[in-house]
Amino acid sequence: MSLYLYNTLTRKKEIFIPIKQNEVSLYTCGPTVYNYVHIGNLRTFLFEDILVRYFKYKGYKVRQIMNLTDVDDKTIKNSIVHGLSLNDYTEIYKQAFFKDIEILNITPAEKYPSATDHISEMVKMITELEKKGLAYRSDGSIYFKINTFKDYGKLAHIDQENLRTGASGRVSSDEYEKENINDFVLWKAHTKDDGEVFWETSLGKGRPGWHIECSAMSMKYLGETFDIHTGGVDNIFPHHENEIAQSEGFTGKRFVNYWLHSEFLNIKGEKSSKSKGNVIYLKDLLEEGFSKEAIRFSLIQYHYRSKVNFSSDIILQSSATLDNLNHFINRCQQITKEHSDIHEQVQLILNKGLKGFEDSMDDDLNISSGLGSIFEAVNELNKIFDQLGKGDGHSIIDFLKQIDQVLGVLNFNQTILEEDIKKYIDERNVARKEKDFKKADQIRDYLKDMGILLEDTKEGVVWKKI
RNA sequence: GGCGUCGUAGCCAAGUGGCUAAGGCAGCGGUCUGCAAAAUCGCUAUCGUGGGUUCGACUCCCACCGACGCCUCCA
Repeated sequence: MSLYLYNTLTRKKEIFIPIKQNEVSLYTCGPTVYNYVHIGNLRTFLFEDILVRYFKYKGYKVRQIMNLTDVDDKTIKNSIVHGLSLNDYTEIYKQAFFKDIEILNITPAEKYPSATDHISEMVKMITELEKKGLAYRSDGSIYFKINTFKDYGKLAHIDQENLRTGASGRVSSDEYEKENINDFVLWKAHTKDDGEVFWETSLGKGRPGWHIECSAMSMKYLGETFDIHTGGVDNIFPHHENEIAQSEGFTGKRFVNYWLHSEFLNIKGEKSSKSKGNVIYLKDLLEEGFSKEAIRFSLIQYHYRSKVNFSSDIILQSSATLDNLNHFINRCQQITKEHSDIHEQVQLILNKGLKGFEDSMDDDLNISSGLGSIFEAVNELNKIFDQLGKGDGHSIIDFLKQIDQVLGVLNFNQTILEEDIKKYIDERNVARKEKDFKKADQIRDYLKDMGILLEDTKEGVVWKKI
């Protein structure tokens, strides 16, 4: 079945048709490396991960580019405060970012270009925009003139009239040079606040504005028109709107076919953002003892266009859900029965589960509904678990491994049985046969202390690590 | 002021103009078990409020209440 994605540009679910068959070109707005990324940032990166993983699951080749914004007001300000060069300062947070996404099992992008490595590409673009009359100089800075771009506002669905009234009273004092309040800066003339951070270019001494990096780098690595551009909803305006204006102004071509935006993660009902101070970092959650899988699962299990009200409760619930699923895997791996009379029935259940999952995911990545199909399959399999044979167990594991290509949270390596543990289990079985339950319980408690939980089932003893 | 999203059980969360409103977590009761655990069965929702359209709405329309967001750096 075809994949449908909600396109912010049209406010509709649209069937996804890539420019090149079976290939996806994807640009995902990355972090500004002035601090650690917080849990809200990570939600967006995880949404993008699910998108990438699902494309790969469906057999697409994915080329994903994620930028690192390593020059802007905040990176400059913080580096000066800490007495470090801009590069030394941002390098700390680039590495921290890579570590965080690795912990959360996020598939790496093909490339993570940094803004500061692409100054010449940006200069070239700005020069051309100026030549075309879409930009103007003022006090050494260069601004994009939005009223030269007739489609300005098409992404955010804001018209230029509303922009003017909406922005009244919010003019910051250093922006008086602009002809129009919503014109945005392409190149910022150097000021003393920027310290040592500047580039001497044909445009003058200064640094790039924020929006231009994404246009320059996405087009460099993905072409003038590419398939998908993503980010958080807060990027819709002005960031992505401005990207469209400068990119389409520059090329005269359509910039991006599909714009996808993930909703916010709220904390105590409010948007989590560094400026509000209500931020949670990954390391906080790990220090509280939550597993990285539970954290990942708690952030991916909701639809990406729904707001999530984040709390430790949702990680606890996710953790319990994952434990149950992993335990199911464990039991499937320990099936001892050789033959099965119900193999066809099992296949039917698995096929239905897989179809349910795919149909849901095809519908704009409706993962909550997709998970429902998986749990339904697990439930049906549990009902007939006593009758399952080894072959069924393998089929079920294959099914879950397939699903987990997208989810990336399950544990298939739980049952490496050390010999001495096996000895204890045998010893306990003897005790049970002799109805020496006191001794049997002692062994069970002993193993529990060692982190091995035993379960007596009709098909024998099943154990798992806890 | 302009634009927009959302309000489904104790918590989280899908979904649909009309069959029993998915699923997860938690709880209670039963089955199974030497006891547990796991599993399983049962129980827990007049789908924010008030109107309207319709043979029929939780689903469409209007109003209201409430939550949140964008319009300014922000995932």
